[in-house]
Amino acid sequence: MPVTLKEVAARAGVSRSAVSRTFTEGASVSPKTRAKVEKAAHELGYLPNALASSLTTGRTKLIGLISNNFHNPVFLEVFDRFTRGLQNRGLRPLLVNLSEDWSPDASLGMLRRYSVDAVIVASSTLPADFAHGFRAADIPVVHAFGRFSERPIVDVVGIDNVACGRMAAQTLLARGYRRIAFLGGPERATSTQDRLMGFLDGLVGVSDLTVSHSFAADYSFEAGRAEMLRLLPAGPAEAYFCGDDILSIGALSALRDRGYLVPRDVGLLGLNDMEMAGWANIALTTIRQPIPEIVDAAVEMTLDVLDAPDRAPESRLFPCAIVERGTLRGVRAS
Amino acid sequence: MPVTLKEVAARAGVSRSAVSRTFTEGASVSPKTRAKVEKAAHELGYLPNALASSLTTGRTKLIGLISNNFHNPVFLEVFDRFTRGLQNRGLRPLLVNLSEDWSPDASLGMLRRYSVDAVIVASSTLPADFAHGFRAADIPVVHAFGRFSERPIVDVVGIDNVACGRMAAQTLLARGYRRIAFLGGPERATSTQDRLMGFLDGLVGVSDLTVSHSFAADYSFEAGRAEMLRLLPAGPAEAYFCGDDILSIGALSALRDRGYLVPRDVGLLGLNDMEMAGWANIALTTIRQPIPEIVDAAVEMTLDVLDAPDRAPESRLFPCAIVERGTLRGVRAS
DNA sequence: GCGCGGTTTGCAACCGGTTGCAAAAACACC
DNA sequence: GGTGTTTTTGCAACCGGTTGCAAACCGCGC
Repeated sequence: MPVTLKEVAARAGVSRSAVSRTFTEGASVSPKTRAKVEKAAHELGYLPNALASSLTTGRTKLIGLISNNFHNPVFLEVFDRFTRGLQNRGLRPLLVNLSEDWSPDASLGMLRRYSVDAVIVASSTLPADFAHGFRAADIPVVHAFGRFSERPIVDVVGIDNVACGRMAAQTLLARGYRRIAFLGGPERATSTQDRLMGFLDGLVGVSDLTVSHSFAADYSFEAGRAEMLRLLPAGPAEAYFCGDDILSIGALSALRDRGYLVPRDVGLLGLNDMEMAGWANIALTTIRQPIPEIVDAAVEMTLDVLDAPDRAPESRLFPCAIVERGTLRGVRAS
Repeated sequence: MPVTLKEVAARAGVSRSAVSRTFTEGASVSPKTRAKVEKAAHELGYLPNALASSLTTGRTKLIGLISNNFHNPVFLEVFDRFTRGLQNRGLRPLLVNLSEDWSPDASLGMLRRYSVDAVIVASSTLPADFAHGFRAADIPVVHAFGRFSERPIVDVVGIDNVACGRMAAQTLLARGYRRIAFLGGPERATSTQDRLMGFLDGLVGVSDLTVSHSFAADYSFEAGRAEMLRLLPAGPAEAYFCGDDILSIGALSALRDRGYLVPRDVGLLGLNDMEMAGWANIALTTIRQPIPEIVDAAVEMTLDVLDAPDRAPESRLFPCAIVERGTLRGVRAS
């Protein structure tokens, strides 16, 4: 039903190749034929079929955008930025929602069938071998919010979660908290493991500490709230480092429900600095993860890998920083 | 580089047609050849190329999912449900983010080039003629959260915004509020217009009312907060009907900042019942829009329109209901 | 007018599949 | 075993483009 190249060729009185060439960058067409073709194309409302051309060029410009974080509001910011970044560079995001009813294998198969040029994984909670299938199928992978590695198997861009954990420990210590805890995301997530490791590492050698940790079922408000409600009957710690802002906000809600004032009774430190963390009725003190930079870098790396599919995978880390708001007490002289 | 049908045919010792037929539903292949083909395909790791087959079948199973609401957290729920609904039915969402740097025309062109089978528009803030281009290009459109019409030009699924406005008016009246206001979304949005219309309609004939209205720049926390901050110096109304939960939450933050207690000093009524509205520190009284039902219906309608592209466009509306929480005072005897 | 070099053009094959059609194979029945 | 019917199969053309190659064209200098 749509207009095809053949029809344009007929109307312009030229060969099909001529039409094809007018629409491909850097092909040899005389100004005269180009004009004829463009006129005919315009009159017929012709647009080249990207899928048909992908058959011969081997490029679809489709990028699989895979995530399993559809309950953490920060990912709306992430998707916003990814979709804009990709489409502004001529790439098309094919969105994949990894959920109970949609396994990694199913996604892999589907993305192979659709010949995506590359895949961006936006998640820190996926099994370590998730990317292997794509590599095996020769589909480049860029892992945003993934785990740093000296010899990464795929491109990774994110933050140094261990360093963040250490920073959290120092932040709490500097404020004189001594009974402290880590309220992490899902235990299997590499981000959780690394943040905990850094956190504990940052506390090594400090005396008179009581340290504990526990994990929320996933990165969501409900999970953070539920975990804090579970912890509270035994009495709260003085301060919690939460593995994600959304967990902090859930925990905050639980604390308020049970009559604890933040930061008077309990301190909370988040991680991400999502938009919501700055809302006046939340005002979360948190460690900022530079999401715009991470997403932009992921898009850049995707473009790079399309240019040079065989270049060695790279890890790019961005620094994090404390954002002071209202859920921790002030720094005190030790 | 990937395995093709031809290679499978060679290895299985059959014709290319035979291979094609084993992978197409309802084609005639003997169990014996099917077995041979499946064996060969499995050994080679063959997966049919969906894009190549789309050339002849005329179906890509790609669905454009278009939105411009990447700052309203409720849309994360919407995307979650859309992506799951589509992928569970064998359709692939090609996500389009309509923003300043990506015009409706650009989206139309891109989606035509990629031969999407249909388009789902998830927004209530798009110009009325947005869908026309798709109709002209023979691409079916399903408009979720769109405006009801007796003779719709495209499929529409959503709520009766006028009725919601009326419901809001009655809700506020029943609680004895008499100085009331509508704090709407962007003025150009049909949803805003209809909610205001219904709101005013619901107040007709009631005496001793002071009614006003104003509009936030878009559906976002910041816009709601900014608009309320702008209004407050002149003194607040007794209660506000906000055009969206996210505006309510922004307004709530502004009110608290300025020392107003909700609902003691000012009442707030939202619309949507997004997940966040139920969070303990927000506890927004709101009108629930049945988002899961709307999204599921939109997916169903998409499937329907693929089956029968020429059937007349349809409007489906879902009922809304008040969800009582903590931002309006109780009902009083009049 | 001719020959030269560089552009531009069309032909035809190809990308990875599908499908109408007629021939071949399988089956049923006598 | 022969006949008629149904099922299965391969051929070849097609879907909407791209591209290597050789022929046609162009402008230029002589």
